[in-house]
Amino acid sequence: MNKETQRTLLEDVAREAGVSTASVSRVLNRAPHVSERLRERVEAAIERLGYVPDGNARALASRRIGAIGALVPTLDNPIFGAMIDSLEQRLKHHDCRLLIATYRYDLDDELQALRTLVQQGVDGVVLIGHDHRPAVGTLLARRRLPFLSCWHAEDDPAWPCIGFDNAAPARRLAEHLLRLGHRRLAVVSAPTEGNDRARARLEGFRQATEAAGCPLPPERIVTVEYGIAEGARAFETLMGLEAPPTAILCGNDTLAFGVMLAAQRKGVCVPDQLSVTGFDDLSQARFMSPPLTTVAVPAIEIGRRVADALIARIDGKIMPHLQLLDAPLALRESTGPAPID
Amino acid sequence: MNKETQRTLLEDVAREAGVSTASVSRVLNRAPHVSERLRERVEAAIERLGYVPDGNARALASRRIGAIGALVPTLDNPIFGAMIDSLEQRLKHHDCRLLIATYRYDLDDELQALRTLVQQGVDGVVLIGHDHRPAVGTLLARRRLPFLSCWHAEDDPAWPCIGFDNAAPARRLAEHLLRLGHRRLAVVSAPTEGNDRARARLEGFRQATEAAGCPLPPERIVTVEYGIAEGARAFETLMGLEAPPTAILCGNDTLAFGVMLAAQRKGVCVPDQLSVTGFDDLSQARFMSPPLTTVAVPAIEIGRRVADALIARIDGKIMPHLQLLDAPLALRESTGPAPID
DNA sequence: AGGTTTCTTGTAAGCGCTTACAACCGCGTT
DNA sequence: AACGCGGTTGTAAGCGCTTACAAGAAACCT
Repeated sequence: MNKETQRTLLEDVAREAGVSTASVSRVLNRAPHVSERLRERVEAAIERLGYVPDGNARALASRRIGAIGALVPTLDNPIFGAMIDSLEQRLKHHDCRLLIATYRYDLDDELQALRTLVQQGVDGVVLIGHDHRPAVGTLLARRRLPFLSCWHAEDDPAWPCIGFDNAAPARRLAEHLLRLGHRRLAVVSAPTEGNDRARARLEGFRQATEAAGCPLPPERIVTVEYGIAEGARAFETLMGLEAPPTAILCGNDTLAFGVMLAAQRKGVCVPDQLSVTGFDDLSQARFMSPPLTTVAVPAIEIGRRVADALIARIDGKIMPHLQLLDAPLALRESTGPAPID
Repeated sequence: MNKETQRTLLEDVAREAGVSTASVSRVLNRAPHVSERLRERVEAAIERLGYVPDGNARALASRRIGAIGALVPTLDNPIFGAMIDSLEQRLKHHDCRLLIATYRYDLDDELQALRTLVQQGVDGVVLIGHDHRPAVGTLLARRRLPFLSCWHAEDDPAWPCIGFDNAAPARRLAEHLLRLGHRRLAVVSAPTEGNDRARARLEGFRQATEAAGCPLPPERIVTVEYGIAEGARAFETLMGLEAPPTAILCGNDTLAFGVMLAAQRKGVCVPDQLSVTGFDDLSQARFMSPPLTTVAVPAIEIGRRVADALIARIDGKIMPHLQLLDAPLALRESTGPAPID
């Protein structure tokens, strides 16, 4: 027992069990070629002394930490919570832990957080989206750190990624509304700076409306921060327009909830007077009244696949550069035929 | 440059700057007694080489890691997401990082996760609630690790804690309903095993109803897992009873959302035919229709205070054993007079 | 029985950093 | 001119673990 720190060290365990430190280490690491008898003696000693190995010393000596780092914009949004949850669960199967850092959509913060994770010596890194400071790529490359970005997908991505096309479902959502006869569409978007997903979704909305000959004028594109209250405020702004929209496409479900609830308050009937769509398919979406038409983002599946793929990369396996997942529309009752003027 | 790992080491920086490793370390740690000139030279060398110090080696040598660990049941519930967010923001002010681990309300997992955090060498630990395996306390004590539990509060707590009384607001919620004339109350609770908060809330509901002479029969206490769908299912169960309740007290907002949405679907009008209450005051609560009567849990404030208090403890300062916060009722329109039979 | 081979265990050299201690420098004192 | 002093820098000994290598024991063979 180390007198000053009162900590039990591996050396103490070795002494207690009457073996060498190497043997204790081998038992700890489930190394092959350890006799049953020795293992039992060491394990008993560990139990008796309540020994807990020092992860830092371990990481330093073995050059792996047994953890990967995830950089997520925020944990406020349950869709990321779900992904992280699934990622962590799956990593457990691989005896790997997860260090989470958030950056609130501030790319400078993201870079800073990455530096911290790298200092920690994480064995791999998960990023969201492909908007990052250039230094992010440089650092990752210089350290030869396995990494993956997710939540987005494009042809021939610069980095390995696991995700879905954000623009296509947005386009299809808009097309769905156009088919229903809507001509005055509006968009409530999350801030697009440093957020490629929000940008892609907006772009999808734009493409579809322009192709149909009824493009979105600037006043019918409102950008707001994340939050129900923000969605509600966006509703007010849009409905106060000279020619208010008959359908509102929202960049995520939470904004859509805000829009729908504000509509309800104002006595605007969804979908008879106003159609609303979301993006994410949070568990609430199907329970709204009316149930929200949205895009089912495969958050759980992303978490699972990212775990498997990153571990594989860390183990030096070759993995596909892109794993494209499906993000199907969930057509529900918040969208309906355009009202007759 | 280390040939094998391709990593820049502190030693490389020292060589590049033409100084000793100790000097580089001093610059890195902003130690006193470093001349301006030396500092500039070292910083230039660091910049030039893109040097990133190894956190593990640093932690090992200095015996502090600059991070605390938080054990939370789940990140699925946005109320914990909010608390963690606020905790992390505040820790940044103290130059301290946050390691998060989740255990899905499984106390054995919690203990396991704590071991992992301790192995990582965290400088302090945050726990939720006071239901834990005994080994949690033993381990924390043995390592003399500063720690704090939060989200609960009782007189003379065994451990230092920052939180609120879970039973009192529950009692007041029930009393509110009783005053409105309700006599057949029901409860939708989260599983109480290993969850003292859920237990305290249920107990609060019980106390108030018993004091008023209309105790809760077992069939009017439904226990379900976390989730909107689960709340909706609980609604079905309760409304299928011989004598369905006129008011439903939910253990958290998400369950209440489920109940309200199921009611809406079934054409049961809230609050005219049924009163519903939640607990948490998630941002959605005030936007439900009708807005949900609930308890405002001071999640942000808890995060902030936990950060300050834990850092203070790590620095050896003496802190109050208990910080009791207020969790006021948010009386809104989901509760109303009992219907006349 | 002696020589291999295979498995188990021990010895000791790091992993990349911090920090106690010593050495050194230039200055003001006596 | 000798001395002491405070401030700056270097030297080197760890921090607690892993692991290459070597040595010893046991099992196999001819």
